[in-house]
Amino acid sequence: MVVSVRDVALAASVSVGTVSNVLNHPDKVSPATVERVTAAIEKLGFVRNDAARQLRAGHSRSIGLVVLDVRNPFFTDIARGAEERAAEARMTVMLGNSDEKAERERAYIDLFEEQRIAGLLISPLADDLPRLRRLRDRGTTVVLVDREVADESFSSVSVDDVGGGYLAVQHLAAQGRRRIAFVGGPMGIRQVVDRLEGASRAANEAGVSLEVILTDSLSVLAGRAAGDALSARAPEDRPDAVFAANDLLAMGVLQALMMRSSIRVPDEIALIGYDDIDFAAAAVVPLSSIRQPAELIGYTAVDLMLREAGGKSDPERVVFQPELVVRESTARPA
Amino acid sequence: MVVSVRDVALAASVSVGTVSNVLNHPDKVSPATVERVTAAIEKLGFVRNDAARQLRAGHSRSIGLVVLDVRNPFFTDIARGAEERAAEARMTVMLGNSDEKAERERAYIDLFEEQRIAGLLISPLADDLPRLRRLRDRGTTVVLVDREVADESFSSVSVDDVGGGYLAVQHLAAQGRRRIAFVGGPMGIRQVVDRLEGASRAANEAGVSLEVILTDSLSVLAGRAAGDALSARAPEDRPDAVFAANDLLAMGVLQALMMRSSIRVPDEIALIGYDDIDFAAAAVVPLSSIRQPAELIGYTAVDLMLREAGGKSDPERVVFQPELVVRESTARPA
DNA sequence: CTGTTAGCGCTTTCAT
DNA sequence: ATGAAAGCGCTAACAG
Repeated sequence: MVVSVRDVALAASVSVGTVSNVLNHPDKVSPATVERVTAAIEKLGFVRNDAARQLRAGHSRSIGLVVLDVRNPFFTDIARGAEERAAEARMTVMLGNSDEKAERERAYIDLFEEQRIAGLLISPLADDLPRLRRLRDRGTTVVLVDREVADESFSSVSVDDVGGGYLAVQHLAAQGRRRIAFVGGPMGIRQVVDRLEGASRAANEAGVSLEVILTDSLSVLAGRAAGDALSARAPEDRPDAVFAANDLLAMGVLQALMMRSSIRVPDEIALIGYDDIDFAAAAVVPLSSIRQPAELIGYTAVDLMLREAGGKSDPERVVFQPELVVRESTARPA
Repeated sequence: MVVSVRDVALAASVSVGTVSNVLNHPDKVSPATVERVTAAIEKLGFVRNDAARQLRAGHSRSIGLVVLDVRNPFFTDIARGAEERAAEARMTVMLGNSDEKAERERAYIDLFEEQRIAGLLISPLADDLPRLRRLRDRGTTVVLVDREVADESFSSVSVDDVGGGYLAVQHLAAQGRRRIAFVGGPMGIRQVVDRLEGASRAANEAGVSLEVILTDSLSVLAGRAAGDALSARAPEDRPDAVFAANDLLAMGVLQALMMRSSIRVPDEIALIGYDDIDFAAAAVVPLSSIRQPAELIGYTAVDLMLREAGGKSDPERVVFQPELVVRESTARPA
């Protein structure tokens, strides 16, 4: 019941080579033969075995994408952008979710390596550079997503996270906030560290205080825990503004502040997030945020990969600039 | 620069067959040899070529999952559940996003078929049963996700959408609402039709009116458009409650009502969504919704697939019951 | 334009 | 316990 090129060739009274040609180079075959072979394929329900194709051809038409968290709309937006560019090149994107776990990240890299993917796009958790170098040495183009790395030999598409952190805290200070808390973590994630660095710089310049409330992930749940911790403090010990390392955290903080206790945002505590996901605008209190061009990042990442793999260019590093989006959650207190 | 089993065999002074055995059946090889081969693998940086493995073995260790919309947290939650169960079986899940487009759905099914995936989990858009049957006839187990189908020979994991729609409108009517609007579409999506059917039934029983506002997708954007259309009406022509076919639509409606015009929810219009995604609770007005056990659905789908593929059982159909979650958006007007 | 043929890298009998 | 050898299904020379 398993139909192979051989069966198709038989049914169409041609050789297997010709069948392969109508599959891969139809221009090299006479229209009449194409017709006949196509009909046989249809009739027999032949579907090409990609493992065999790939083994022979030596390369795959899939691109691997490893993200930190599939549940974060920022990353699914990146995935959509990547898919779009891949589709233009008649390739596909396979999505792996590391869930912020180094072990799962490693597992996906290895899996993709076994599959000899055409290229790897990765938003790396740790800097497992040796593993990435090995991949590259094998001929797989690696593009770092949402992340630059000291080693300039990797292409990367990133957003200036230090600049974004700076924007956020500068804005809070400009709204008259003096005691700012940075909510984020773990510090193993570069984006978090960079945003904190930018935040510190802005805090110093503005002469406002910045405390750090560490979270163990960048999720709504972790945000809720941080918000609860904040609510549990005596009012005079609370900050008057929170900068959350991403919108998921910010939404969690918001939920905790407004629902569990009844601290008002922005009157008592102003709140700003990061990523500007679609849901930010629809939050209980519409959330100020730092916008990153997620789809464009994904699109560009595939584009760089394709160019580098095509030998058309050397590794390139693209850096986008983030943008402050002001909404109600950081309004000046009445 | 490409390391194969042959190179490893050479380096370890054994035959390729032995290398293969330490890879796949280490118990059949003496510990000392295993040691030697492993060392060689490590030293040479050998990574097995999965295309070759699969070609020879005849099957893959990947499970394909096709969802309607990766940007909908409901589906990424399903994906997480599926991944979890797959990992237990040392398999992986490849995620395909049909984006509610029949053409992309077909493309992914074909792609997965070419890859000879071990099983297909699909939340089908249209009923492309012939294509799914062909897949199954080739030996690939197909499990329908979030969807039952007349053909009982397919396993499926679904949630009672008719029941869910019923719950939603019954609740609205119980809160005293008389003019209800169902916002959803396109009608090519079964879930939408079923939820509408349940809604109609409840509306009839309660003696309230139900109008349908058709959308062209189940996204925040489409919801916003529907909300704008509602706002544009004279107040006396507006419904006093909206049941949105999913939470994304509901969030869009909410944004349009509250931000573009200033129709108050729930005072002027009550609003209930579907799926109970994490963001629903954090909306401007916390959103009532119909909860579905998303991760469990994904987990169960892989489980059914594995059981059926293992020949351990016949096709099975699991149906979960949805659950009403009441929040502020459907409170009785003051 | 079409047919023949040699592998791609691996797993798996079957001997030894 | 290990080695030798036969393909899995397909593509890409190369010949005709």
